[in-house]
Amino acid sequence: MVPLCAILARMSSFDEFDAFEGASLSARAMAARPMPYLDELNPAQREAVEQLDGPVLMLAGAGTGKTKALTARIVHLLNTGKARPNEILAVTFTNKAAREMKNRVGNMLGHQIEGMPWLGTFHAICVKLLRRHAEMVGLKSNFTILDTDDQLRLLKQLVQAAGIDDKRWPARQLAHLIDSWKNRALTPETLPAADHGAYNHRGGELYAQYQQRLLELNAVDFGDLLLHVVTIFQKHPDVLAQYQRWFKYVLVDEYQDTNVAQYLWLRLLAGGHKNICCVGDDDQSIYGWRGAEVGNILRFEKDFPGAHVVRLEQNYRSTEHILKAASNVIRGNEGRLGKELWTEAEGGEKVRLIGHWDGEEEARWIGEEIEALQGGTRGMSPVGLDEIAILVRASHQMRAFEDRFLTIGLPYRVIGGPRFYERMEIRDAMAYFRLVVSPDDDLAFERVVNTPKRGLGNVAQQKIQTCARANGVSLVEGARILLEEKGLGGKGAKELALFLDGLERWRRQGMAPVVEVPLDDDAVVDDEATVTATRLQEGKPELSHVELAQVILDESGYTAMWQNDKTPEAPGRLENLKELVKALESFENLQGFLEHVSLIMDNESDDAEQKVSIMTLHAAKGLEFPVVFLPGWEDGLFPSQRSMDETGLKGLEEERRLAYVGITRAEELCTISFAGNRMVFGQWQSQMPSRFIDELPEEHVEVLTPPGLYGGGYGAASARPVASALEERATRADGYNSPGWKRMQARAGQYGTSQPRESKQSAIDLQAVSSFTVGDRVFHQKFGYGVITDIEGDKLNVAFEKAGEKKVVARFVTAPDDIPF
DNA sequence: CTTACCTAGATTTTT
DNA sequence: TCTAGGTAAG
Repeated sequence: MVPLCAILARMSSFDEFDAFEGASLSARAMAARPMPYLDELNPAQREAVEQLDGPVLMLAGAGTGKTKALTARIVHLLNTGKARPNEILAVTFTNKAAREMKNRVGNMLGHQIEGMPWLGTFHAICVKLLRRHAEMVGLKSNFTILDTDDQLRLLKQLVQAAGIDDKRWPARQLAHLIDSWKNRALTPETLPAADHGAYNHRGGELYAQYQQRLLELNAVDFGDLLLHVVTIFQKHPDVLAQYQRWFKYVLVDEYQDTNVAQYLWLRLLAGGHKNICCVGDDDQSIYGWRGAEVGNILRFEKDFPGAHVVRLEQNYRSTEHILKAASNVIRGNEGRLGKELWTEAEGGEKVRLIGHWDGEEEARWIGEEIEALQGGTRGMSPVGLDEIAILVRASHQMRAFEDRFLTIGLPYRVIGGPRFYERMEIRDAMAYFRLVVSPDDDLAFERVVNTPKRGLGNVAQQKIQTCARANGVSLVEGARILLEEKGLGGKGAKELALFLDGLERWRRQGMAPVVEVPLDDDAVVDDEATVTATRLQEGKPELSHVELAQVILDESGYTAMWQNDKTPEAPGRLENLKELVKALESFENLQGFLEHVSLIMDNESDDAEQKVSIMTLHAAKGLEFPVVFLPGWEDGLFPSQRSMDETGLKGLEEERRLAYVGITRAEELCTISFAGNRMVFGQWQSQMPSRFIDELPEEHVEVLTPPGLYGGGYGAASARPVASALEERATRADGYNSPGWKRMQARAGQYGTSQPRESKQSAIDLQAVSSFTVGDRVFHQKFGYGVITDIEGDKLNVAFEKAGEKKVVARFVTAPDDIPF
């Protein structure tokens, strides 16, 4: 019989290369077509699009139509017949960016493009390449991609085996080291002597062991995806040459974010024809801490002599005030390629600056501002909540806003946080799937053998480990042997047997049996004799992979575990599991799902309700909003003290770029704020306004001064010896005379902003309230279960079991019975 | 093996 | 202040 894997291998082999044979005729026909997309470009964009051959660096400032130019370039390559869709290598960092580019190319062409198989993230493309050539680095083509959790567990084992005290030398630290080595494309063999000595003189040694162990497990981590491919290219010039020839044009998005490994990868691939177009903005390089090298983009002209450099500087996003403010801040950085954004649009609001007494006050003020904006203010038409974003430096800053918005009933959404597939329940579920598909996945076994609790704790797991190692088999097999030898007793033994039986059964149910089928269906009817002629074929499995997934989760007790869990997160987790099962539908089988999912699942919630977005500055890169709030501009917080401590000036400059990214997210209204006092790690601290505030150009900034700041008494801020005029004004209350304050007063009269306004839904809210009485048990999405202690209008006082006494808006709680499971 | 307490540590996180 | 991870008691 033909093994399934062989069929699969044939199916996936070089399919993209074989497609589009004989496309040159149609390509020529296409070349004759008009090119309307060029007319929509400004001169700089057009130059970047039309310069098809040779190295091109497209320096694209924020909001200058970078994606438009990039997609137009792809379309132009296709339209002029320079390359077929499958001969273009277009790399992005995120799936979102890849998806968007695919869509926009399709839209621009006027039809969905069938084959842009090489438009994707670095990692997705590397997976594809590595599956083809896995054997060259000692892997099998069906290798698994480990998440950071598995990676850490593996490292912990190695650290322990090496007899290292993991309290003094945390495995986390080693994980970080290895990661940074992989970012720099260093293998254990090429690791410099200086790095070898890291991690208690054992770094290099443990790195080698880790890589060895990964090969044994037929697994890779994220860093390996690039590293292995680079290794293959370096060690097999023939393979490299093949790809160099195949990829006629290379395009790279967000080039400023590439690390050394990605840089090498690109240089290898574009090394022949040098038809490489890198798009990026050195001023938006904010991932240095993750191994990104701004140097890559700064060095481009040296790396590719004769490179064509195009600057996109016309901004279509923001008002002049906003652009000038951003420009003035970023000017403080050394060694920029140099770029200044300009706009044709005139007028608009100045950037607003406001100081507050403390973080709570800041959150309250922003909440009120948002409510005022909703009603329409400052000559602006009413602003929808979707058009408003709050961008913070660190995620812990979000809490103040969440708390406040929950109290006043302002809908918000937090963007970022753990990605979908990083969530505990998703990883657990996937580990179950992995274990069913490949029983020798030891890491998956370790993850779920005692989840839910099966009475198999440390001792039992140790026994399984020992037994498996003694017999040189996987943990699943080791566990089976252990049971046979009666090496385990009591409840644990029973549960383990149940678990192993389950695995066995699920595998059977999901596997396609091999069945005999008649060789020729038609012949059966008229000729009895031919019935004997049969062949072997994959039959239908007992359960579809979607059904199987559900069965696995249910029968393993995993679903029940969360159903019985009373923490506030449990319903959400069950919801996520449902979604995971649903996501399976778009895959052929479990294997296919597992091979891809770790790279493509992202958590985009498509809820239609209008909400204010809260996210980190990092998460905001690439996004834009009409109204942006930038709170927490205080030295130590932003720029972050840690960043400056760790990397000094380099760190400060990256923080400054972050400030630049933040300001340039705003289209119409940008409000920067800081607080004089802030709770840091549970301690009140006096804060100094951020040094970046000194760098804002006064003529483009309007200083608002809130109520409550009477002259002195302004802790650290006034104690600072030298304060800029701006800072001074924002900090010290020349108060009720400032134009901003006057306008706020005027507005307060008009819309009543000084008093929190009654929410628009108050009629509905009161209805909601009527269904509750003091003493009712209720459930809240964020705080969990609690009992109502008091009711005032549409606000409830609830004593939450976990979160303590809180005042919440009635429509945010439900009776416990209404919780969707 | 599980649960309850204690203590240390605490950015940013495209894949 | 909050949380994760480790230890000690049940």
